[in-house]
Amino acid sequence: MPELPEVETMVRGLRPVVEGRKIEKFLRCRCRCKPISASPTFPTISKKVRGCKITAVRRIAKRVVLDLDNDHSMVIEPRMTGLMLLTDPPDTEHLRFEWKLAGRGATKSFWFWDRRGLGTLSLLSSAEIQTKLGPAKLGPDALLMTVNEWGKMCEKTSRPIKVAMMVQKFVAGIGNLYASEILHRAKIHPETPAKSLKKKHTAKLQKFTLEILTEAIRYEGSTLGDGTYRNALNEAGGYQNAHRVYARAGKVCTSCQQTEILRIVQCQRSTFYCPACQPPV
DNA sequence: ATTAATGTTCAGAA
DNA sequence: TTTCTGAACATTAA
Repeated sequence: MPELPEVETMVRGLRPVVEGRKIEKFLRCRCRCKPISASPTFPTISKKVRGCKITAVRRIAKRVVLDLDNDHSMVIEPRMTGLMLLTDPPDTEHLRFEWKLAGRGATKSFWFWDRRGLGTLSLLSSAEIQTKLGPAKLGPDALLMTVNEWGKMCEKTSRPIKVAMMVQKFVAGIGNLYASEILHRAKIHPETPAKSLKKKHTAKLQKFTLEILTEAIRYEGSTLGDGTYRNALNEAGGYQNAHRVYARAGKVCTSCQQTEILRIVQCQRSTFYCPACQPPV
């Protein structure tokens, strides 16, 4: 589920409550679902983080990173349905992990909740973060990517631009939903080979990626029809009301007010676009 | 019963 | 060798 804006919202929600406090205990919640994959194993992680202070909460691409005072970080990848919660969860049967915090008087907990259970947890040293989540594995963060970097990325692949935008090694943070939204705002057809895009196109990609993701963060992300995505206080996001194309197949385009939004499939994922506003190149 | 769902990874094909 | 596609992961809801 979560793409960059949703993960950024989780991080911003967690940060003021969690930063500077100590992990009294890190627990696996009892639920009968298959356990979340963890590396190293959960017991090892649990032992190593007990008593550590959380020095910072940050985002790397679509991951939540909890920096500890022992030169390691807990990295949570929410994938499709994972949530970081400071309050009561949508249901208790998909709670996965609980962090019990000490300090500042009362004990406080926060949780990882994941319905489908595709999320992951890992404990990485700062060196491992460099190798596993560094420039060798991830492209520039979508919010920081320059026009020049967009140009370089598009030069080196002939894949359709929508597909290329979702390759985290090219640009980190964009997923299926925001890729469609960005291309619509940039008026670029999703099947255009990245290689054939000119400077004026890559300039638009930079501009509207920044604009849309920033706006989505301001709205605290997108909560789709199934209602899964929630911020740290279990509240729905608001950006879904601003979507121009995502999940709007068959509806009239809000830009041209004439043409119906189409749905196509690229790499097993739905793409939505307006054939009038985004004509083939 | 079938299908699709905001993500990533891996095997095998091109 | 590199690049790319489809299946798999686990669960739910329409």
